[in-house]
Amino acid sequence: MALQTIEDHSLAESLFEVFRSRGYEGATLSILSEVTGLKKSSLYHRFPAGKDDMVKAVVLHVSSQLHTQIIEPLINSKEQPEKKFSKMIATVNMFYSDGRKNCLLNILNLGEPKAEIKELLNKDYTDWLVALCTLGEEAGLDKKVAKERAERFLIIVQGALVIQRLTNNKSTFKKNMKYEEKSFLNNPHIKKRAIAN
Amino acid sequence: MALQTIEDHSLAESLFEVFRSRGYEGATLSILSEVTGLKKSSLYHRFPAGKDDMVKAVVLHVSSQLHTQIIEPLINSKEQPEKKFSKMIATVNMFYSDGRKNCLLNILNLGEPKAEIKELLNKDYTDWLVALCTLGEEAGLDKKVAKERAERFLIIVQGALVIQRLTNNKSTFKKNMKYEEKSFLNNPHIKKRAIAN
DNA sequence: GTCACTGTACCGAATGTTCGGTATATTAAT
DNA sequence: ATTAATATACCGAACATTCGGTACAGTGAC
Repeated sequence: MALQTIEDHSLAESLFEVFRSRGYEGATLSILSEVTGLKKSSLYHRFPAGKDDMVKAVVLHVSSQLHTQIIEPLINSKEQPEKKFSKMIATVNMFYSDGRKNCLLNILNLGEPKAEIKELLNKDYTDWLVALCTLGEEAGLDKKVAKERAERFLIIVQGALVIQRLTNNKSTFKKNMKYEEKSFLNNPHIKKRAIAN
Repeated sequence: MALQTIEDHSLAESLFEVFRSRGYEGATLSILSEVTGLKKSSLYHRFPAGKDDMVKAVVLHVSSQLHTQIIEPLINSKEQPEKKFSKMIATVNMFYSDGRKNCLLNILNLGEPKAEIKELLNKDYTDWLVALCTLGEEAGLDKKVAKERAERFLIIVQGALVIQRLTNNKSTFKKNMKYEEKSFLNNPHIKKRAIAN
C-alpha cells in the first residue's frame, strides 16, 4: 500500500469527534474536510460511498474501542468483579471526557438513521449489556437482578450525558458514575458487604 | 385577526412533531411545509425570522405544556404526594408516547444549539427539577435526598428514551417509569410506608 | 377597497458528489 | 540501475440538488 498522509486510525478519530458532537446532518463535508486535513475529493477516495461510508467507519472504529477497552476487560480479566467494574467506570469517564462529550449511540440514532448503522449501534449496546450481566452474575447477583441493573446502568450513562449537556454542570456524569460504582454490584439478597472505594 | 387556515396551536404541534423526531438540521423547510400544510412563504409570514422562530415557538409551546400538565399539578394540587407523582408519570408516558417519541431537551441541545434555545431548554429542566424537589420534601424527604432523586429521575427519563430508541424495546420507558413511581418517594430515614400502586 | 394571508416563482449559498488530472510510490522488465 | 507501467493518494473545479429565504401577485373575509 502506498503512503497515506493521514493514517486510517487518526482519520477515524477525527471523523469520530465531528460526528459525535454534531450528528449525521450536522457533520458537513466541509467540516469533515477541515478537521481531517483531507480535501473533500480525497475523503471520497478513502470513503467511496461518501458520508455513509464515513459514519460506518466511525461506528466500527468506536465499536472496536468499546470491545477492547470496555467489554473484554470486563469478561476476560481474572480480577475481582468490583475491581473490574471500577476500572470500567474509569474508562467510561475517559471515553466521554467526564460527560463533556456525546455518545454515538444517542446522536447517530436520532432522526432517520440508516438501518445498517442502527443495527451496528444496537449490537454495541447489546454486547455491553451482556458483558455487564455476566459481571453481575459473576459477582453473585441473581440473573434477573443483574440484567435489571445492567439495563439501568446504561440508561444512567445515556441520561447523565443528556442532562450534563443540558445543564453544563461538569460533575453530573462523574457523580452518577461514582454512584453506580458503589451500588452496581451490591447484593440485596446476601448480607451487604464492603465495596471497593 | 383574520381567519387562519391553520390554528396557532395545531401549527405548533405539527412543527413540534418534526423537530422532536428529526432535530434542528433534519427539520427542513420542505418537510415543515409539507407537514403543516403551509407553503414556505406562509411559514415565513407566521415566523418572520424563519426556522429559528419556529424552533423557539415550538420550545415555548412545549414549555407551556410542561408547566400546565406536569409542573403545576405537581406543586399546586392538594392531593397526596404519591398520588400526584403517579399522575405525573401517567402524563409523562403520554407525552413521550410510552417512550416512542424523543425529548426536545435532548435532540435540540445536540450539535451547536442557539444560546437562546439552550437557555429555554435549561430553564424547563430546572423548573421540572425544582417541582420534583418540592414534591419530595413535601413527602418528607430530606432536602438533599429529594434533590438527588429528582436529578436521577430526570436522568432516567432521558436515558430510557435513548435506550428505547436504540433497542426498539417498546416497554423500556414504561418499565422504568413504573419503577420510579414505586421508589421515588420512598423514605430511607423513616420506616418504609405503603406506596400507592 | 383593505388587509391579513397564501401561493408561485425565484434567488444565492451551501449541500453531497463526481471527474479530470497530478504527484508519488510500487512493481516488472530490461 | 534504468526504464516503463501501474497503482495509490490526493487535489481543484465543477456537478446537480437542496438548503433557507425573498419578491410579488393573487385570494378571500371584512
